[in-house]
Amino acid sequence: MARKKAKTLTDEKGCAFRVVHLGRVRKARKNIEPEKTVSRLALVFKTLGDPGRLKIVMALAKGEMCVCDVAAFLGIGESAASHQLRQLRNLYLVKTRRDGQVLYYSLDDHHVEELIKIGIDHVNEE
Amino acid sequence: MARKKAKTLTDEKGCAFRVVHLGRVRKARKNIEPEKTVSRLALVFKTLGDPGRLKIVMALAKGEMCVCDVAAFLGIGESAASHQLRQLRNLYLVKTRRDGQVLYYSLDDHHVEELIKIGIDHVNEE
DNA sequence: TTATTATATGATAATATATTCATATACAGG
DNA sequence: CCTGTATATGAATATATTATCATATAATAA
Repeated sequence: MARKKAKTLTDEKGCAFRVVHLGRVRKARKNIEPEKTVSRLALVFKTLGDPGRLKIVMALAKGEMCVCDVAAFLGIGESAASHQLRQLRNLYLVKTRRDGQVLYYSLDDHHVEELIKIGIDHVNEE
Repeated sequence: MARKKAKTLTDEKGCAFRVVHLGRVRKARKNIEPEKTVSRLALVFKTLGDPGRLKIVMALAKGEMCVCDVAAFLGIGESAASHQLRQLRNLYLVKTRRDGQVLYYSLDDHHVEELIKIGIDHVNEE
């Protein structure tokens, strides 16, 4: 049987690559989401991809906590906790509410909980 | 008005932390998923948290591709593509099918697509 | 205003991750 | 079985990320 032979594809910068299925590569390149969407989404996943931050989010799903609560919960310093919380807040994964000197953190929207739920289903499947 | 004053909580290793809401921290510690689940889930998110791997997964959602297709699609070397695909496969995010010399990669289960869909909803919301 | 508590931030050192290069394995055809 | 093609893997370098420390800001009370 005659099998596919490698072809080459040239990208915007003039670099050539061996490809077996030119059509699939072209289609994939055409159908991909905008670079901005992809990079933002990757950042969201990456941010949830640290055990500490993930635990924070899972804990906040049960109720709001302040910075030092989070630090005590994880067993890390308050400065480290603040750094992690800032990352989560930058991506709108958590939001804050101030009561006097204390900043209470909680989940920003329902998407986060859904992501975690589906993720748990995945890892518990095997 | 009398506001909450900081208390201290001591963990298994004897380290003390300042906490404002002792009950919340204890509850969070009790309700957290098993360490194994959390670390696996974090690894899944982290693995999807790289723009290159995320693009691979999004492309495979439209149809299977071989290693050199993936490399051409991303504009990286085939070795690098193989390293990335291995990570995705280790977490059962993608699976392979061999046809002669060519290994075709495709998504392993529906969870991945759901994760990406919800994630896109999140980043497109603001 | 000054002191105190809560949180944030910048710089740095330690750690982790990705790509590259060289090499190794797997398969098909002659 | 020998050659070429497809993919995998190990080691090394380059890059990125985290925690820590010192310091800065914000809010409250005295």
